[in-house]
Amino acid sequence: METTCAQAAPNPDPAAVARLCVCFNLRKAVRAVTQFYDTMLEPTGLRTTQLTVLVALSLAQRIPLRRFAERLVMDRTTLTRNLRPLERRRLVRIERGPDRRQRFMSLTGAGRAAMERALPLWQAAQSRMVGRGGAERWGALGAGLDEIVTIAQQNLSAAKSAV
Amino acid sequence: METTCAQAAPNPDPAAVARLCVCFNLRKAVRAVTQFYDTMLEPTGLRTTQLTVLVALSLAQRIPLRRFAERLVMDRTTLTRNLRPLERRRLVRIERGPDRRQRFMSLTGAGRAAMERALPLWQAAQSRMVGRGGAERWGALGAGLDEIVTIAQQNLSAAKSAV
DNA sequence: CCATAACATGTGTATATACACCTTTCTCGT
DNA sequence: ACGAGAAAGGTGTATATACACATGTTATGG
Repeated sequence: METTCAQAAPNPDPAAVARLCVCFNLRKAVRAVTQFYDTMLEPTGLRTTQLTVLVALSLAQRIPLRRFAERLVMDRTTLTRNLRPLERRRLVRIERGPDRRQRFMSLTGAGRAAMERALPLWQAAQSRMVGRGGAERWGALGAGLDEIVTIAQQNLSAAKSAV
Repeated sequence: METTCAQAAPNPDPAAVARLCVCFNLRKAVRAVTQFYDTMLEPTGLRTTQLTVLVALSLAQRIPLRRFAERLVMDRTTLTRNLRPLERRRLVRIERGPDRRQRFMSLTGAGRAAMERALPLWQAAQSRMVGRGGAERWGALGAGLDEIVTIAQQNLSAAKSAV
C-alpha cells in the first residue's frame, strides 16, 4: 500500500547529506590527497597542479589556451591564472599565432627539465597511494571518476540550458 | 629472463602520469562536480562548500574550530577563511569559551533556515549525479574515497615525520 | 610564583578556482 | 568593403586552500 499521496518531500537528513554528498566527499578527498602530493613534490618547488599542467603540456605542444583548458576540464580563466607562476619561472612559453586572438602554449627546455626532475617524486607519491596490488582497485576508482566527470558535465549543461 | 640488473628506473611516461595520477584525476573530477553543484545551489546564494559547513555544523553545535577542521579534513586556517563569508551573513556565530583561546562555532537561526532552504536543491543535484540505481555504484566510490582519505593522511604524516 | 612549554587561533602571502564583464580580432552576409 | 556577430582571451572580484609566522592563553615544572 502506498502512502496516501501528496506529502511534501521532507528535507534530507543532514547526517545523510554529510555522508553521501558526492561533492563534499570528493572535496574532502582532494584536500587530503593534494596535501600529500604537494608535500612529496616540495623539493622540486612545483605543486601537483603545476606538475600536471607541465605533463599535459608535454603531451600537446603548441596548443591554444581554450582547447588546453577543455582538455583539463578547467575553466579557461583558471588556466590563465595557473599559468602565471609557470610563465614567471620560464617553464612555459606563450606565443601568439597567425590568428592573433589565439595564444599558443608550449613547454620550454627548463619546463621539460623541471618536469623530468619532478617525475620520480611523483612516482614515489603515487606508489604510496596505490600501494601494492592497488592497480585494480584504483583502476575501478579512476573509471568511476571519469564517469563522474562525464555525468557532471552533462548535468551542468542541462542545468544551464534549462534556464 | 630478467634484464641485466642495475638499470636506473626510467622516468614514468607522461601519458601514463596524466592518465593514472590520483591527485590529478581527483582534482579534475572535483572541478566538474563542484561547478555543477554550485550552479544548482546558485538560487540560494550558497556554494557547496558553504552548505557543507552549515550541514556539518548543524550536526555538531558549539564545536571548537580545531576539532571542526579535523572533522572536515580541512586545514585549520582554511576553515577560518571559509567561515568569514558565513559570519558576515550571520549564518554562523563564533564565541569564546571559558578557555579563552578556544572559539566555539554554532549555527544561527538564519543559518539553519538557509540550510533548510538549500537542502532540496542539494537533493536535486545529488539525485542527478547518482542517478537511478546509482546507490550501489556510488557506495563503492564513496567507500573508495574514504579509504583514499585515510591512506593520504597516513602517508602525509609518514612523510612529515621522515624528515 | 614564575618561566617556559604547549595549545588555540589569527594573519600574511601565494596559489587554485570560476563567474561577470571587457577588449581585440576574425568571419561572413550583404 | 563594411558592419554585426562570433570567437579568443584577459581582468576584476570573490571564494577555497594551506604554509610560515605571530599572538594570546593555559598548563606545568621548578
